Parts: sequence; structure tokens; C-alpha cells
Amino acid sequence: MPTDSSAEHQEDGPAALPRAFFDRPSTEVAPELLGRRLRCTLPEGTVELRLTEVEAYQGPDDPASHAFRGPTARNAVMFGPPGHAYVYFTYGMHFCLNVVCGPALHPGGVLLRAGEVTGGAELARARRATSRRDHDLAQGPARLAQALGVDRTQNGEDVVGGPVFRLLPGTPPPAALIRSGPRTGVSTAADTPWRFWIEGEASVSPYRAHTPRRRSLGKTA
DNA sequence: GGTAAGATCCGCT
DNA sequence: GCGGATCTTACCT
Repeated sequence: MPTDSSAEHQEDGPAALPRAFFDRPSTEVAPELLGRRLRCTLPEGTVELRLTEVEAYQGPDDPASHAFRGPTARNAVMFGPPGHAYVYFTYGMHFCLNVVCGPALHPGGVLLRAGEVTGGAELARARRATSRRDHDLAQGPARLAQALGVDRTQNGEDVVGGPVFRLLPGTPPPAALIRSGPRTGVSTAADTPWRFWIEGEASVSPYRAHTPRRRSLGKTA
């Protein structure tokens, strides 16, 4: 759950991004998150990564956004204050991590799709036992969440500078290296170029167009 | 109360 | 490159 205002002023560790950074439309925030570093501290240890790929979801105007149909128990965090984590469970086995953006009346979020692990690699490798190479550790939204150790428990946590997360300014990449294109795995509004990534980064996930899943024939035969 | 689809990943061919 | 795994959510009757 969101921490109270006493956490606004963090004395320990490097300075976090200002909260106002997230109080803007997700389409503006998303490309500016590239190159920033996200630190996640849990009882097992700390993992830090540099964001290389993100996607914007624009609240009520965006059919692909979980906020499109209004508030529900699942997406309630998206309608709360910006700068908090929206974690959802999908495909029966994966968690994905978003940062809530946008003015309260226009909720949105940025899905953190991929990153380069820059700290706590040992712990990240232990959590991601199936990774064969280090650039696989957080290559894809569910892998990123797994490398950080994120699950439903972190839903609603402060990402700006709470006890678990801290989003550090880092070093943004040159504008010439920032690319945008269609979002991955999204069935609606696939024509809007709201996926952003850093060109040439090994940790950027390969683009996959949305493929509708057929129901298993074995179960009904 | 039932069902269809999903902001995915992994292993096998 | 393709299909299976696995379960939650939201919409429909």
C-alpha cells in the first residue's frame, strides 16, 4: 500500500526522480524513463536495473489500457496518485510492473518492459534460473518483474522513493537512440507508437505482434 | 454461474 | 517459428 507523506523526503541514498515527473501523461513520461535506473530492495536483497524498453498506456482513451473501462478492484492503483507501482498478474503465471502516471482524472501507466541489470546480478540470476545470458535477465516485462522479485505484494508501492522501490535519475540516452513503435502483444490500438526503447540495447525484447490464442481443442473434444 | 481472452515465457522442431 | 502452460479478470447469459 502507498506509504504516507513522511516518505516524501528521503535522506539516505541517491536522490530519486521528483514525484511531479509522473504527474503527466504516460506518453510523455515513458520515453523519458529510458536510461533511468530502478532499484528494488526486498528482504532477499537489492536488484537495480537500467530501463531500456517501456510502453505507455493512456487511461480512459486507450482501449488497451486496464483503466479503459473505469476503476475495478484490480486496477484501483491506476486511479490513485502517480508514481506508484501497478502490478498485475497475467497469463496465469506472470507478473508485470507499471508506474502509474497522469493527472488523477486521466489515469495512465507505463509498463516497464525490459532493462539491463546493473546491480544485484547474483540475486537476479538466482531468481531467473532459466536465463542463459545476462541480457535475458530482464528482457521482457514478466522477466523484469521476476528479476526484481516483484509480485502482487508490491502492488501500490511508492516507486519514487518508498521502502521497496527507488527510481533514480540515471543517465538518459541520447535522443537519437530513442526509438518508438507499435506496442507488443496488444490486440487493440496496435497502430499507436507507444512502445519506446533504446536502439542497440541487447536487453530490448524482440517485437512480437499480437497473436490471438485459440482455445485448446483437447479440453472440449 | 459460465466462458473467452489476456500488456507472456519457454521448450521443442 | 510454433504451441502449450496456467489462472485471473471481466463480460455475458
